[in-house]
Amino acid sequence: MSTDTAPAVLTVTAEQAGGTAGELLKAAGVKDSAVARVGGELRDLAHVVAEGDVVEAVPYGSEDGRAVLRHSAAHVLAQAVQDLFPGTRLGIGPPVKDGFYYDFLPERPFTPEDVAAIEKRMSDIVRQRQRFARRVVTEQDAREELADEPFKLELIGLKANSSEDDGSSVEVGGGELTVYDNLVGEELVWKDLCRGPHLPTTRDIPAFRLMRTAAAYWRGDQANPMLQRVYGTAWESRDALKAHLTMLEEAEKRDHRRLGAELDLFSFPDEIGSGLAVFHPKGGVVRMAMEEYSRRRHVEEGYDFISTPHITKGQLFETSGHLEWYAEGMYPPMQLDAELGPDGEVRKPGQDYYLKPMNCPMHNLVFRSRGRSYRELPLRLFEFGTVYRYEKSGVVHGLTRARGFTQDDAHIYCTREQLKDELSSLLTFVLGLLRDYGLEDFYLELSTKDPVKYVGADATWDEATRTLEEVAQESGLELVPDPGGAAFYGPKISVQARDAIGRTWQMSTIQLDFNLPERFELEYQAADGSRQRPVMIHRALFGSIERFFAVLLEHYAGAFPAWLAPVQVVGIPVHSDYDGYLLDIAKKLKAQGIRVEVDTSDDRMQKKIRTAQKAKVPFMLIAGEEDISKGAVSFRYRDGTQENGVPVDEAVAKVVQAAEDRT
RNA sequence: GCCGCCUUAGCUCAGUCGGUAGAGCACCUCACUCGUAAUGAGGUUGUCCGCGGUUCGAUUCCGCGAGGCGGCUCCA
Repeated sequence: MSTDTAPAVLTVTAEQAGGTAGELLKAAGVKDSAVARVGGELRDLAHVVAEGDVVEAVPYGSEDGRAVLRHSAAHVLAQAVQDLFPGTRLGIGPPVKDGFYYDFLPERPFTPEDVAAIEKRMSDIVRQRQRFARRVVTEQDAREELADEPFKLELIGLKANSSEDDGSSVEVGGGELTVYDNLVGEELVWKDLCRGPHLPTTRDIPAFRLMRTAAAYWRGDQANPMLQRVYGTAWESRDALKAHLTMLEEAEKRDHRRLGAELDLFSFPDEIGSGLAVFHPKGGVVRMAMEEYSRRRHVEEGYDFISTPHITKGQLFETSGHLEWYAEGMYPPMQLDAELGPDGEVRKPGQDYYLKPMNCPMHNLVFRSRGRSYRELPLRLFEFGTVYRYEKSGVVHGLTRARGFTQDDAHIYCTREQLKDELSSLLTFVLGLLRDYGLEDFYLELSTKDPVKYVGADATWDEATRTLEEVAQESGLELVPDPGGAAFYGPKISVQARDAIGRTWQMSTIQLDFNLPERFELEYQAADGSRQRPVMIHRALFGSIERFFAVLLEHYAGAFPAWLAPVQVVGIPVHSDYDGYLLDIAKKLKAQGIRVEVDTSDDRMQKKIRTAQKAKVPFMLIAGEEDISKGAVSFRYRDGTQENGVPVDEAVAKVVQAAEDRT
């Protein structure tokens, strides 16, 4: 993505001291530098350097360079908004992944027309070549200058303990308070409390575009007022901007919600409810193929298959603690079996039944159903377990965030001594399985203890975390730390996968649990006859089948590999006289378990090819007089290439082979 | 849940400044029987998301609700 190439590094000589970083870089022939890194800190090009300072160029296309140009673009956005809508109060405006935003408290929400006008005004500001000038101010001065900006005043008050989390550090993060003035000539046209650094002038912003408006809570807190956020994207060149917009278009084209409808895979009927999918025959068969292969692999890896109900009495989730902590994420209970007297008095209290939001408590009951021996461990209990979570209405999103979904869930019970080997083979299994489904590019994330919110002994955490880390490192994959990201009951590794267009998805999670074995009093008898508590590992490889389905659908842009494709082969007769010939071939394919259809409609052949092509069918077998006379077919691939005169048995074998090879 | 936008045929979308609607694709019928991404002609299809209000009259205006989209917050 970024265009980092060894940037120029200079050391300031006595003669150069007193000049600016920009002059220095210019004299050295460096053109591509958004700002300068001086002694490790990012500084404006106007920063005055001292003898001995080490000055490094920061190319526009580097990560830091992009952040700076995006931050400058955010300032231009804020200025444009205040030009057009005087009285609008400023929130914050940091750079973010792929762009920037600025939060506002306007007198009324922005309309799409407003956004177009703001963007146009921004272009004007860019053309004016306004200079970004840094000015150190005292807190007292800052408060006076920004008396009309209540949010900025709040930030000044927070200066001492600003954090990266809420973006406020871009305003007041440095050691001193600074204001950036926008100057046309020497005339002050706008200013903003800002830590900087910035590009030299607005004209130096190479390419930007406003994307959308949305709402956001002030400083990310639900309890705070809702501001209007305007999102933009900005890049080091017009080409880079264009490439980004093209990528977004591509992402939209392969959006699983759109492909799901286009390819007739699944839908979300209003009558059923938000976040609850139905899979149509074509989606159903893909799902079946996914599940079948997963089952086969789990059998090979020594898992035992179990099955548990969708509902349970509330007691189970009291034992597990879910009702205590996550009740608002669960569907409310069904009250059953209460008996009322004639006056409505309770004669017999009822029971609360809940839809399960997780499978683990039930798996624990299977473990606990009889005494367990160390000889049985590791015990690996697997199920495609369907769970229901009452996701808040605003977060439901296609198959990736649904209210009902099926996890490929397993719980592994083992001894502490077995933990390392078990985790190690598990990670190998996970990565291998994901590769079999066509994902290739991974990195790992290690979520470690939240120093405040956790259960279990520190020593246990340390040991387990170290084990996870060792296992992760042995995989050879990049390992990204996620400090404090663990659940309260144990550390975890998650596998992140990059898809065909470079987006990352959290896939599998491997999670240790120090809590549930205690709560369920899980025990096994050890070799010495003592009763021991097993270690518990939660793991889901797909996460949920629905979500994995969506990821694969987007990864492949609907063009599933042959083994997963809902229809693997379409027979296309050149003329209806040849329907029978292809139907016979289809019979042979079906006998080998291939999903095949023959297009016997009275469309023309060209139309049939188009139809099959749009359905993204991997193989087309075309037959006309020429082929039949040779006992052959014309074998067309989804990419448009074709082999003519392929003997029928050979064609069948090719298809069967492709399906078996999972290509 | 919060803010904003949206909801018209199976799909994508026009349209009605308040007088109950249309295109393309899909689907159906007929004709065509054709060699590599759309043969032609004809036809069917709508509680204009639901409920209430205003009105002589509401798909259109207002209110409430449901669902969707984009964010925020959340994601055990």
